[in-house]
Amino acid sequence: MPRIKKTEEATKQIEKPSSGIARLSKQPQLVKGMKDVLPHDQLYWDHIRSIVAKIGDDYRFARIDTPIVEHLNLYTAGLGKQTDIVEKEMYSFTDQGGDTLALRPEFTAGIARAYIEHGMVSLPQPVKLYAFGPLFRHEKPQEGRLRQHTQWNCEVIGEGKPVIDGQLILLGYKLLTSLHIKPLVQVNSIGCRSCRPAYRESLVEYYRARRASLCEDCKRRLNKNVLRLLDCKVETCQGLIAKAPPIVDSLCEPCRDHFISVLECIDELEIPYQPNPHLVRGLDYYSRTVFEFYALMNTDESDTQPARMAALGGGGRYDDLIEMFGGQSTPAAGFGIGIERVIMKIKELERASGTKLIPRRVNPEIFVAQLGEQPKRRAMVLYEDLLREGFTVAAEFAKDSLKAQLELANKCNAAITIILGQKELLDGSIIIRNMEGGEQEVIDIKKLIPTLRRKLNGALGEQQKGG
RNA sequence: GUGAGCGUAGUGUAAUGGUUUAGCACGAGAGUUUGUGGAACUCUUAGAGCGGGUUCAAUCCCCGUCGCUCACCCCA
Repeated sequence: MPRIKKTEEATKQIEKPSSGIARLSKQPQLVKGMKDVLPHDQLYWDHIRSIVAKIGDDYRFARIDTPIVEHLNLYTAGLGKQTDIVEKEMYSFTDQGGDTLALRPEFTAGIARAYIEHGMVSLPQPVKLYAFGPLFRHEKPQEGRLRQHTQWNCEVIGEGKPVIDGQLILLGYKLLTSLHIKPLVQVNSIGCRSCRPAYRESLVEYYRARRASLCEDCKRRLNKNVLRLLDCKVETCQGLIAKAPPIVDSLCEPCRDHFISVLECIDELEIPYQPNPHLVRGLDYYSRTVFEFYALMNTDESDTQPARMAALGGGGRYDDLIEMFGGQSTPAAGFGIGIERVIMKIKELERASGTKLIPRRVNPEIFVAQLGEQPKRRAMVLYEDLLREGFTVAAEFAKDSLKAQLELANKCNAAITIILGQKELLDGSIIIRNMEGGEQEVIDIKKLIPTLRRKLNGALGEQQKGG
């Protein structure tokens, strides 16, 4: 890649006038499909990150951070060359050293790589890991479909029992319910290496005979990825899907038992689920259990149909991936949940119910206001003292007028404003103003800390009495 | 990737081929009160995504482009 040239190209856009500053000819613009997370949205992110960390602690999943950049062939080998992600959605490039790299389009391959590379086989099995971070796919953007999105991902490597699948589903369920989203899980089994080929063949046979009535996409898919035919949305194909041989019937005995155990497990945990015989995931590495998380439409309690919005998350078992990467044969399973979509859903619920579902930022207890140059400097020191004493504090030292400062104190909902002016500085006093009632008193500045503490406790006590 | 719709200050919107200095509300800043917030009032702030065409005249019509949205595709 002619990287240097590109840099020159970009530099050309900077107009350099004979005098004054160099200006970009066009205003800088967000890259298509990317999104800024602005300050007013951070509370959602903070909250979700804290829940994710809590779930990690509660279930003994350890956090892992793998790099955003990996070798391209990790994904072409791991996810399958024919998959959409690899075929047309990957951000890949050649770096200055000539390495062919890609921005990660998903987490599992990188985590599997790390498992092998760091000899995690020799850790007590299974190894339970979670990751949280950005993924990149070059799709056509739409609402809830970005080119950079964030996922929370959980993986259990080194154990093939169905309880693991059940526990993973529980974890995803747990995140969603603790955010007040009512999830519905769709589950299926796509068999294993020993039973899937036979099923695939019977499916090909079934569809070959009916090739003429298939849509164009399905004709193409017939040779590449037959399983995908099962989730075609074209009406004429729907009829064929309904009569197609269902995969459950051709599962081998172990796969069948595994699937039943998973269903029994999530049933016992009272996780709402629907078996979906047409659920097929887009990546080649899946085996046996596959599942997706949807949100129920909350408008109607009795409604069990998933909202029309796309899935919030999904995952499954990938018993062959580690071996494909050259490790020992190691069963594994995992899932990912899309954070942007989850936040969209929370906001939708907040709008519908008119209530706030996510804890807001705490209001400052004390606003520090000042008047005059000397008091301003003194107030900055005072601010440090208050922080050290453990108060939550706010101030804007760049403002000079008391009015402006009180407006700010009001806007940020401070309980108390303390005011330090020339007069107070001279006689060693300070004004304490209760923002709710507006009453204020002048006290000896030496008594400030205990007085504030008493007042804030009093306010708290009253609140408790009242509530 | 294919098809369609949309694009007016920071946000939400109004009207319009010339009548307009592009209106209103919220927001932000300053003030009325040169040391006191939540109300009111005054002032200020800031806009047609970009490029081209048609026209005497374009924010408005046409084309292109960029972006967003929707459907398909796929998924988070």
